[in-house]
Amino acid sequence: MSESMNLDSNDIVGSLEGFESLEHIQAELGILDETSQGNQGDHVEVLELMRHPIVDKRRDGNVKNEIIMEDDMGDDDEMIASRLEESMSTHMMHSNVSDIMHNVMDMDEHEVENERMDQGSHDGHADDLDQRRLFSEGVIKNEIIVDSQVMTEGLGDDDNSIEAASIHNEQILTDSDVRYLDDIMNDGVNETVIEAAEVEDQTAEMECSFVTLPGLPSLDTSANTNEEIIVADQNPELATADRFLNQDVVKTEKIDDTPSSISLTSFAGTNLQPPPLTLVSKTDLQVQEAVKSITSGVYVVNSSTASTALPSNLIQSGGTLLAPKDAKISRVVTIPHMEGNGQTIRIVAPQGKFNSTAKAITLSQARQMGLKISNVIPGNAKTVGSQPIGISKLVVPASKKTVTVVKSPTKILPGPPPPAQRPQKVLIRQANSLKTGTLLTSSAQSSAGAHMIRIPANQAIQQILPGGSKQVQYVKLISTGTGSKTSTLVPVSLSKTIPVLTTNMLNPSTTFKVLPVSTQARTAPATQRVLIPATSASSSTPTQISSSPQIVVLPSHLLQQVKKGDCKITTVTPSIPGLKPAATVNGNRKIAPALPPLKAKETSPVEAPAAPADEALENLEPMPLAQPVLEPPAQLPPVPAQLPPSPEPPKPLTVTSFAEEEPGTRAAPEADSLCRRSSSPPSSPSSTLMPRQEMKPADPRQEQWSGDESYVEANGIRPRKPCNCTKSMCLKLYCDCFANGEFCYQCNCLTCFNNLSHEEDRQRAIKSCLERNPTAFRPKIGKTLAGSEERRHNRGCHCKRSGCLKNYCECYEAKIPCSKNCKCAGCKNTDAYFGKRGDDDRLRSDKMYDTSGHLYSAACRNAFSMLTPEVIQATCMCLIARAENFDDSDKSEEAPRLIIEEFGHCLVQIIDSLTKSIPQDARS
DNA sequence: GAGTTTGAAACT
DNA sequence: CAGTTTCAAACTC
Repeated sequence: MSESMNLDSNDIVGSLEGFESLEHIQAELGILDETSQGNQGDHVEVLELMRHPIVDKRRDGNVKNEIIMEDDMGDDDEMIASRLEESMSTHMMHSNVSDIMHNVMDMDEHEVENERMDQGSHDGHADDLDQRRLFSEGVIKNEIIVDSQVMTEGLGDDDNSIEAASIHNEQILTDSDVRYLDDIMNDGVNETVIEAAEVEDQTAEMECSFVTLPGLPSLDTSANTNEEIIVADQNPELATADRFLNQDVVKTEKIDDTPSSISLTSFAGTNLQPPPLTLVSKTDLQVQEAVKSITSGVYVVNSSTASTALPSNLIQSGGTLLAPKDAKISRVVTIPHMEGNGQTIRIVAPQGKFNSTAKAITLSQARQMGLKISNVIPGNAKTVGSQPIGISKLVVPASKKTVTVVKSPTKILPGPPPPAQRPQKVLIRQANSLKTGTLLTSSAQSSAGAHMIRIPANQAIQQILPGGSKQVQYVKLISTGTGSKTSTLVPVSLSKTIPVLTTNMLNPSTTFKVLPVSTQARTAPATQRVLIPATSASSSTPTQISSSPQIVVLPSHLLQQVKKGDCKITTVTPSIPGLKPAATVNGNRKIAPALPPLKAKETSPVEAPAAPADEALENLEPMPLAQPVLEPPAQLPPVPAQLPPSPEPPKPLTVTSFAEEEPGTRAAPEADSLCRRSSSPPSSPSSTLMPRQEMKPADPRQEQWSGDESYVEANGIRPRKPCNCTKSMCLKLYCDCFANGEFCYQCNCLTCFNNLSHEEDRQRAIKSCLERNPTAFRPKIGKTLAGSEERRHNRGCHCKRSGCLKNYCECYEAKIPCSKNCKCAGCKNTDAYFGKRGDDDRLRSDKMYDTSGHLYSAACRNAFSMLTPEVIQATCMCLIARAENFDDSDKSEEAPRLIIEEFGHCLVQIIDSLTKSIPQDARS
């Protein structure tokens, strides 16, 4: 039952099963002569209703002829009954089952009673007579009227799930009814239960071209089609028939729950006659064709052709489809398993029109098909009960080529930033071609004033991008102008417009050559390269609160140019209210100070006088930003004098050695690692140099998280614990990643929206969280007093059963005693007890120890925490960038030295950033 | 690995 | 604000 019980009486419930058997029995009983093929679905519906546990209770045989009274019902039962009643009473439609029941009711009541008496221990598996008798037992005090307007659809893990049904008034289903119907079903094909997903009545429109699904020749939008489409997957190669057939469950979505819906429930309360339902037979070639089409990722059943049936294997797998026979009604079926991480867009018919088609496509498919999606209602626009399932519904008239996007009513868009702050962007546009070597011309300034470089973002771009990832990739833009040839690494998300840190080499008239760039930055000579953080900002909502790009590492030669004013480096100023725009240097924008780790603000052992940027931050509500590993100083770090270019290569430093060489030199906040209930590694402020999810190793989860909380990698970093969210889409505070302000990366979550691909949803979720609790993203663990080393849980725990001695308790998990903030019951996590905690606790503590058991200093720990893989990768990319600048003649002689020198610069930047992030008085 | 317990977050 | 539900992590078997 579970989720399915959230459905209301108008929900569509659909099922298909036992049809052949039903036919057989009908024929033998001779009471269904008038049964038309088109009505058979109604029978099945009723049969399906009987599968409900309410009915099952009496299927046991222990209770004969029992009338289900409300008093006997559990809550769920009552609800179902209520729904049955609602639905049934609404529509007294003519149906076969109704006829059946009427026929039965015509039987002599005494005869029925006698048969009841005789029945005894009838086991319910009977010959025809028994079946008839059983059926007769089903005489019900009132009519059973199948609401043929209710199609049954469902989703469930067990075969007894049922989602909606109808019982008319005191409609009572006796066990014999159940058995009879159950017998029929048992004789039939395998049962499939589908869940009807409740769809919020939330209408959005999208600008789109009408979709022609690839590989779907029958989808003629002008045709009077009754199509059901299963968009198997946004990943075509995964959309195989096998995959579909292996689905345990097929989720059939209700088209709409409003009168404008084209679902059968649209007939409710109207004079319209719902179309008869048609069950499919096993012989229809069209179905077979449809099955074939599964391999192309789309499954279509044109149900206007009657008597089509799914192959048994498909039925077995859950591929049940019901469709009206003659009505011009379409429905959309999506397979939840195949929705992957993508959103599903459903394009359904307009209000009151039944000759429209309904289609479901994934967001990525929509994009691939040329839909311009300016705004998408968040994935939770569609919910099952209160549980969002990550599907957006977009309703467009089938005939309308383009419509205007209607913004989510809750979306509050701050005004655009002043022109001086507007980021330069790479606008990813759908286009037909982008091949290696494509020349791109940065357009004139857009209407918004931002420089735009239009890069087609379709499959072609994937082709040129190594790995074909759908995530952000890097494209190298090489200026081909008359000036010095420059190049820029541009993170290209196929679904986003990404603000780009750019230099003056990206002047509006420059033509760029697109070259594929792997993370190894393997191609093309370049004289300059800027590592561009793949930030999460989106141009479609340019003023939304967006993650600030954190410029982590710049190649030293570029830094030198910056210093000399040769190179203008700018960045996207976070358009967060209250954050002051970065000052300018030499008339150019300097690198904006990155947001410091949010948690450091509250958890620094000593609060340093706030720097200007910090002041700005003070005005900010902490936002779950992908946090920087490094904090670029307010001023560009000078090319360090301590690392002059030396003919003698400096001593190679490893990241680890770096961390170990500096212990005790810098204090650093440590409590930030304890801010979440998860005993996750020091919640290392994650770099936004690259979104986490773009750096996936072969088996990242296992690589990154060993499951041992005490595990610390060689570089001193404890791997971040992946989340396992399944229902929250990682957009609620349940998700530790989200709550920590991080993107999910290498997690095990399902339907994760906590990533760049769903930045708008993410920002919306952030906003929602902040509306509920303005301090939602503030660290839970803080100091009791300014300057105090004592950490306390700011909110306190509310444990009741654990005695605050298990990791359920956030205080205990953070290795701090409960405080007055706590409202726990039976707390044993007191100061006194806390002092007695043994060595085992030390191992589980977030404190870090070297191999000798020596406790690393806070500074050292902080250094560890900052040396995330992102930083390391950024460093490596700088080195690669540097190496690519060599002339051939350099490579033999100067290359090693220059690379090492570059490495030194990187380290200096890291150290410098670290230094500036630590209060002065904490460095001693 | 499945099922249960727990408490924070979300919801009503 | 309190009570309930949902959720994901912690825990147990």
